[in-house]
Amino acid sequence: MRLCPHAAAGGVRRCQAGILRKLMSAEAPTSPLSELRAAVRAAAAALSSSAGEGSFRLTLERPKKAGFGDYSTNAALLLAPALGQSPRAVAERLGEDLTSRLDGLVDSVEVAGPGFLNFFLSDAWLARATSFVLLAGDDWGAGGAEPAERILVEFVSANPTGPMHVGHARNAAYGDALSRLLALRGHSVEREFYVNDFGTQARKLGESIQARARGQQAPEGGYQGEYVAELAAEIPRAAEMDLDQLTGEGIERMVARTRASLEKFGVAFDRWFFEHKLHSGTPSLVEHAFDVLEEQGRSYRSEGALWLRTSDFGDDKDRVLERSSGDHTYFASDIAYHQEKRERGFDRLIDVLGADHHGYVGRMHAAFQALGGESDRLELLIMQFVHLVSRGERSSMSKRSGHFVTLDELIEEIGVDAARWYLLARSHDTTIDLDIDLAREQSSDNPVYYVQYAHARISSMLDRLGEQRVTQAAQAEVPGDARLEPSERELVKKLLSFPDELAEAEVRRAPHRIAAYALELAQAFTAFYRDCKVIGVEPEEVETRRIQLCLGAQKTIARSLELLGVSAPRSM
RNA sequence: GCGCCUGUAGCUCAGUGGAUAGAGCGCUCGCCUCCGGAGCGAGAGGCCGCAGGUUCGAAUCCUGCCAGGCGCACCA
Repeated sequence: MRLCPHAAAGGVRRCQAGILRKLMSAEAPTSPLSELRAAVRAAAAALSSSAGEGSFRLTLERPKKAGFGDYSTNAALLLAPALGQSPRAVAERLGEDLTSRLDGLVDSVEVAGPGFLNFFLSDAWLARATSFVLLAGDDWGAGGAEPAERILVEFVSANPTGPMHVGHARNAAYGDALSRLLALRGHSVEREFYVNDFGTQARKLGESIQARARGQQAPEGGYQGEYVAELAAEIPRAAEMDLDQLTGEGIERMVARTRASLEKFGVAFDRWFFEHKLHSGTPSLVEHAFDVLEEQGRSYRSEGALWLRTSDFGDDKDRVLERSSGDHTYFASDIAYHQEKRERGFDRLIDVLGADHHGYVGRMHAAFQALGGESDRLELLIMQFVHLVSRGERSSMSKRSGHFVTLDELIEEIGVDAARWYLLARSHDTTIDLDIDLAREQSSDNPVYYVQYAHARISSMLDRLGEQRVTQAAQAEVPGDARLEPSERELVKKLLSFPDELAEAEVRRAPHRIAAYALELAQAFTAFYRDCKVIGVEPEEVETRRIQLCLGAQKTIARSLELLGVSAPRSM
């Protein structure tokens, strides 16, 4: 945590470190809310030392109705059965205790409904909480992962035999946003793309290019898009080149195209892992994986093939690793790849897969355990499909039918920011219907612009105020007798919920929550902007406080958008 | 047949045990002497797929059913 700037500046004014230390006293100093939570927990413990810690989960949440206070807890409802008292009676006792524990921080604590405790926070608490956001600096919202792990996120991993389409784009946007989120939460994250450059499909690409270069029909099951013709023209002597060499050239160029498309989309990888590396060397990584499985006693020979006993780990049936023909199955490559990942020493492996691979989840988990891994160290996240819709008709993406929208086209039609928002605003386990014509028409209605606009508007206001005034306001101490307008209070609370939103998004692997949060935050800011004049408002302390609110909102919006890979423009 | 995902406002979707279920878009009606109107306010619009169950409390958990998507290879 960054030091209080007053201390660094050697200022004579009393620094806010005192109140901050108090606010941060809870075990997870990610937000001033930690203190409230800790107080509730302490009061609950005092009431029932025996009522098992952690046998229930008490919550501190923002009630929907304004009349129910700023925050509320269900602690009394959860404690009542253990204490053998009515929830309301428990709530009364908890409330009394908390009123004294939180002296000066809350205006009142009320018992309501079946036994909820509602907290009405003091304006002073809210005003100082805003300062906390600013003082946190780059640490705002960062950290909190428990425990922090070394995580490998493998995503996209599209076959390099065709262009990236919007389904891959969804996977890319999701994997990228998830990686950013995990990193901000304190994990050490590496991103990897697995390139299927080995086997039948890769060879079909080579054959297709060669056929094209010779002016022949594409082979059975081959590829025939425009890109095949481009490759045939690009690669010198494609018509007569050795097929293996041509395949290699073709794959290399397709990977370059894929990389370029993804880069344009704002997605970068730490490593591109090529499948052919699993099959080279002695012993190859595949053979090595077979050895490991044999040592673990999980493989056997039958009917001339090598089998893996995945049924030991809940799979429906055992799976073939090496066919009776001597060829390795695709599954064998995947196992070797996962073993290779394990040996690199990650605490957790995450694979982001398309919905068409979900049948593979059970057997991969089984294989992972067969290798000696713990099942919960491997996460296979399934992305549901993007369906294309045109004139009301729905169709799956298919190159043959022409129902195909590439990532490049999507970016060209609606831009990176709108595209990423569109793909990330929905949960990964719901299918998306994309009508590209409609998306183009409506792209200016994309909520992403509303969020960006709020950011640009704040930037404009701060520019108008001038750097000197803004810097001074950022460091100023807010007087304890502040009186906040309702929309100011709402904005502060929305800002403070940022770390919790991130924690929730991380645990659920749900970056779409950040999009929802960003929109709500922009709305809270816009309401504040509507109700509260900032520039030139009297007295000066009020202007100062509101500048702080603007800064906090600007920073939090920017950070939310950054997690989604969306730009936060200073003007638009 | 078996498995996974989904079913919430006209449309696209949030909301995985709490109080009167939300947002965006669309629709209706208001609002541009005011820090950026890509905006603001008000309103209409819901058997939360259906039926049971669990409990103080269920859109949320359990069971069954219905509908849609996707899988169930010694294919890749």
